[in-house]
Amino acid sequence: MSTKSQRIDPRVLRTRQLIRDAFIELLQELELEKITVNRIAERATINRVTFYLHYRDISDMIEQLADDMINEIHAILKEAPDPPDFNIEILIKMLEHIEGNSKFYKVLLASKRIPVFTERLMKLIADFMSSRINKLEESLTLNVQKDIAIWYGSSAIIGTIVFWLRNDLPYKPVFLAAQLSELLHIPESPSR
Amino acid sequence: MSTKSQRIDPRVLRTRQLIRDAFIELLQELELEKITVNRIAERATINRVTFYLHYRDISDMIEQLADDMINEIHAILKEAPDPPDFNIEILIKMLEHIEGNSKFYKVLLASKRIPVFTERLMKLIADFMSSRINKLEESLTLNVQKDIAIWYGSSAIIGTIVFWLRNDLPYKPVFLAAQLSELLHIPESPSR
DNA sequence: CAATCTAATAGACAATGTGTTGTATAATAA
DNA sequence: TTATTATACAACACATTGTCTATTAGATTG
Repeated sequence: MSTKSQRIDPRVLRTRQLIRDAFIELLQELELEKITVNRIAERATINRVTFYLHYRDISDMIEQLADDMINEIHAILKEAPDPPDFNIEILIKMLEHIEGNSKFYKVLLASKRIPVFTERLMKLIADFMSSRINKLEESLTLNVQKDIAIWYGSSAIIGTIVFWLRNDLPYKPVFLAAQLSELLHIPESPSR
Repeated sequence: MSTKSQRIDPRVLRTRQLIRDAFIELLQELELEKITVNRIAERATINRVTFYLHYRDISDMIEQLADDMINEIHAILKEAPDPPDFNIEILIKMLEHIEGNSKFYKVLLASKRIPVFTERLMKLIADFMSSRINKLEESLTLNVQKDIAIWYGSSAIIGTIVFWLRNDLPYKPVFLAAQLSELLHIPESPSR
């Protein structure tokens, strides 16, 4: 198959990158509601109208930015063995990806500002967990509804990552992954 | 002590209620960004200027609405025994309060729209959990950082409630409380 | 009840932001 | 070459914001 559709005008890439950088910069300075197309265009040193050639409005732009990043996480999760599980390698890769794009994730996921992105990520994790829970079910003595366990687990993972970002990544991905792994696999602890 | 400061002009109460109801209505129909002071005033059948007599802007209004509801949850948590714990009674009371105000919580907490409120609630729960975790620590064989356990647990609780709201409260508070209780108290399960 | 607060309303204003239109230029693709 | 696309700029109509002044309506107190 041809790579034709992937070859994008370098000016487009440049403009989108300028818009994206400007937006992330502004998010670190202003509330989302204060961010206007005017300001983005000014910061990105592009014409305001140019913005509208790429995005319908700011919400549309955010959705597209979210798309890109969600796809990257999705690619990581797809590497999981079958049946999928949050083994520690997957967790580490995911956390390392977030660490590598921390500026982006800090504002879009953790800065109390962009629910759209959080939702997408949550759904991705929840779907992934769904199959995991299925597998666990047999060996589990807990009397917990499957859906509630998924709600609980996926919220816990995303939430932990959010706190991690807000606290400026105080732990290495490898360490946090190990901790998450312990919390996730409801452990068969000694009878105490 | 006198009740003087609590006696509020009934016209003020009426107006605030009208604004609040109009806002929650609009949130069910429109994205937050599309909600303007104009529309709120129109829906609330008040003069636009009257809005500014009560709130600086829409963000300010949201913050004040959040304040009120957070205080109610706070009151419930304060009833907890000392040391505070997420015993099942507290969980039930909290879920029943949310069920009773589900229209409000659905849009402000669960509709992917108002991060401010979610943040406040998260902090409240996290603080509450903090003392709980301290208590658990002794009996716990897990090798997990205290702060990470708090991140994990409080995110899990809020997140579960959010899913519960989004799915139109498919479980009774008593049942969900029991499930949450099982998930929270990392169980000493049989050796399997 | 009457006097007096105070909330709410009405109308207007400047400043800012939005989204569209028309025209033009340069780069890319067929 | 020709068609398409990205970008730029100016101008426009319109909506929204936040503030102002003057007036009306409602609530409280003596």
